[in-house]
Amino acid sequence: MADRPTHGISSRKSPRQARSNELVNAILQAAVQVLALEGAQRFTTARVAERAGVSVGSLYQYFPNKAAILFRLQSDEWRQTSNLLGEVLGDEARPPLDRLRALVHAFIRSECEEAAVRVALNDAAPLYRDAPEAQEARGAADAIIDQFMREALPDTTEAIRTMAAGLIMTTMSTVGKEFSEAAHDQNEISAFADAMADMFCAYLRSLNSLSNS
Amino acid sequence: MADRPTHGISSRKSPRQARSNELVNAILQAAVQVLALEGAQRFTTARVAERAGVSVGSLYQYFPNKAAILFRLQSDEWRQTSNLLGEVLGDEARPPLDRLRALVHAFIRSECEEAAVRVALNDAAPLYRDAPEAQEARGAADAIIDQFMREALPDTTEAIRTMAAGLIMTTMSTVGKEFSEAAHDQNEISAFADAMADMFCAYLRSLNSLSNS
Amino acid sequence: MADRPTHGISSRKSPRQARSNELVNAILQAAVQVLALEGAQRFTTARVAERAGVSVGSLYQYFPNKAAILFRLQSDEWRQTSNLLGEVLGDEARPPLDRLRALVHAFIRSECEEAAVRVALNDAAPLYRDAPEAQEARGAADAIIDQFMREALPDTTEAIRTMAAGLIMTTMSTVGKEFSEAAHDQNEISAFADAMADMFCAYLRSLNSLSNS
Amino acid sequence: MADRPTHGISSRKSPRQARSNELVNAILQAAVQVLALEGAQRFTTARVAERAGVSVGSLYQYFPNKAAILFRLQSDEWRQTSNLLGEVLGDEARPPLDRLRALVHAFIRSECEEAAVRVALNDAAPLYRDAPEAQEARGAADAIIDQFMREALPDTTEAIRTMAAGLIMTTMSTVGKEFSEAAHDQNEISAFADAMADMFCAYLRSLNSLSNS
DNA sequence: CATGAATGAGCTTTCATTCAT
DNA sequence: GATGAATGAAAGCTCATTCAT
Repeated sequence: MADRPTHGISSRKSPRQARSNELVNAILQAAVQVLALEGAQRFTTARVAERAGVSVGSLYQYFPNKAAILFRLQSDEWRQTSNLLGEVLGDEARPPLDRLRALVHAFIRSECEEAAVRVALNDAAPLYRDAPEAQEARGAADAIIDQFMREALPDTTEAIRTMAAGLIMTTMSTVGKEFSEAAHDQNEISAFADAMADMFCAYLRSLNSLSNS
Repeated sequence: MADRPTHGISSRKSPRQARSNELVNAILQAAVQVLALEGAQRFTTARVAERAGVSVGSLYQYFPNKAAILFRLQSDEWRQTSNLLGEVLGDEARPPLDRLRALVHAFIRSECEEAAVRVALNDAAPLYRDAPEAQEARGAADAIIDQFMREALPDTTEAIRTMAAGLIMTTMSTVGKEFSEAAHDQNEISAFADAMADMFCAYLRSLNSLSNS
Repeated sequence: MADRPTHGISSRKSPRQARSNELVNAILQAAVQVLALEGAQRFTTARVAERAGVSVGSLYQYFPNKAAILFRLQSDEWRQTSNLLGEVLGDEARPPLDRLRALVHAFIRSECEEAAVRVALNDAAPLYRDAPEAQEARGAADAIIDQFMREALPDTTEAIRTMAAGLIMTTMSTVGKEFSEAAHDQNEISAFADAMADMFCAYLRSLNSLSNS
Repeated sequence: MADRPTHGISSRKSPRQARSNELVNAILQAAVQVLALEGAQRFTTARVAERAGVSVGSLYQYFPNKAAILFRLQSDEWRQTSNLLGEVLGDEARPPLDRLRALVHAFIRSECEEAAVRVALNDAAPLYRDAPEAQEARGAADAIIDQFMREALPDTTEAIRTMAAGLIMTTMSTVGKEFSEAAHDQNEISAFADAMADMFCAYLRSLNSLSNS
């Protein structure tokens, strides 16, 4: 969620940037807390600033408006998900359906963490959904998915592959969100992920056998 | 969407009730229009009242607060969906998977009608979601689904049936909503519904063959 | 400045309109006071509402925004000036130049009354100047002026008449405003108005003798 | 508009002063641009500093507050006008009324250049108008005008001369400002200046013939 | 001297709900 | 029952000025 550097070396920023980054992070963390504790309805710039221990003015020095904060949180989540996709689906050593099952498990699990924030962030979607950046940000993971689907559905037409990819990803994402809205223990999470993976695998197998017959 | 009477006989209400019903309907229709035309953000009691040709005071005579109007709209949708489930899934003359496919088609199609309202209503969900009535209302269709699943999965354990039922219904509902947020023509809608039905059928078939082996 | 009734009979308004009118007047009077006492800089909706003994919400029920209040004040002034023009310039019994002198006196005198408000209103002009209504409102007096100029300059071309009309009116208006910004006693006011009238009369006489030679 | 040096000799300033002057000029030019491009409403110290390529802190080193920048711009304009007065009215070789006509033309023309800045500067007048320096600055041109009026009105009383001087100068200044607020081409400008000059000349001639009769 | 991050009071506007008529 | 004027808290955002670095 935070602004993880990841890069080993050359992470040293000038004091100015470092300070700025700290503040941005403080604001983002405060935003997460406000979302989790107060909900989207009560997510106000004043509350975020107060929780971040910062003046409203400072907040507006780093984010042009309220929507930008929310969008940033969402972006970070999308990036996180993209990374997950890359790591799990890209592991060509494992059979495709195994990777898909692993992805579903990892995704559902991560959705269930910080569920309150995610629900609230979802509630606030109308505020940032129409931003132009929101459109492009989403497409980052497409290449990974496309490559995976070629492995999983080697013989189908592109149209079928694209449709299946969209359906599976949308299902995982929206159903995962819905599922995470209620509280669940680890066993329930695991069972639910297995069921979803079962569905996806059955679907992909059926598409394969269709094109092989 | 409106408050369809349905009642064959015994529709005779006192003039007072009739008037009341008219007003409630006027308000609900106005609410739908405000949602569609202005969005959840600008959905205000004043705007609804004005569009309904009614004073705010009257509005508050029939609905305790803004959330109640939204909740009522949502309830009507749920009831509509329940009816659809009953009609389509309950037709025991057809093979279960055929009925499921028909349901998916009908549902996706209906989701794509009045998409603007549905999106806006969804955006407003935080306002009515926590209402106590919201919890119970949802369960209306459970019996129908349960009965259907018994036919579709005759030999599986109850746990598996329940999980599959939930998964399929949640998928249809949430993925349908997501799909309806973008504009689609009839061909796209049909193709998408087919793909989703394919997935469900493959899943159910796999569960059946599992328990038969 | 206020919403003078003037009308002898049939002034009875419905209680609703009467109440509404009272409030509008209260707000306008409060606005005048805030302008006079605090200046354009500190002219805020909150201050106006407070001084009017009204909530901000009520203020916004009668005026769509802050600019509308200012524009209304300005309009009232324009209407007042139009009336003055009609009364003084339209008196065809007197020689044209006498009427012009009388107008200048009356105008300068009225400008010097409530000078503080006028200055402040002028300072606030950027806030309402661009309103589309502001353009049309101004033209109300044009017909009166045109008619007068035809009497004062019977033999000149229309181009010259139009130019002279614009120049004289603009001068009276802007120079009057400038003059009223400093405090003046009645003698100074009268002397200044005489000088301005002298200038206008000399100008008009010279145009007439030009076209008669 | 800028801080023209003019200095023939003795322009050698210490490096510090030179640097300081550069900065002040950069700020003033930036201020002009901000006024012209954004208007008085959006004239902020931050915007001026950014456009000047200077930090806000530096800006505040050279100007005690926002008003001081505006006042400086206005002063420069006044000085410019004073120079114009001196050059045009002081040319004793030409008949007085010729000089006056020339002045009017030059003044109106200059008002119409950079009209956007002038309008914006005028809008911002409330911010600097009350500064104590503003009062004295204005009087610079008085001597020139007085001398000119003695030539133009050789036989009138001082009271009449003073009144006429004030009236003419105020008219030229305020009517010129008003005129410049709308766009005009060269022909319109010239015709308007001629009309104004006609008015002034007719006025002065009438005053002369009055005192000669 | 230069910087520009930080401040926080202050602004305009909206809206759910009430209640006197 | 019906009305809609009145309320006022609350929101998002700006900006002149300061001061630690």
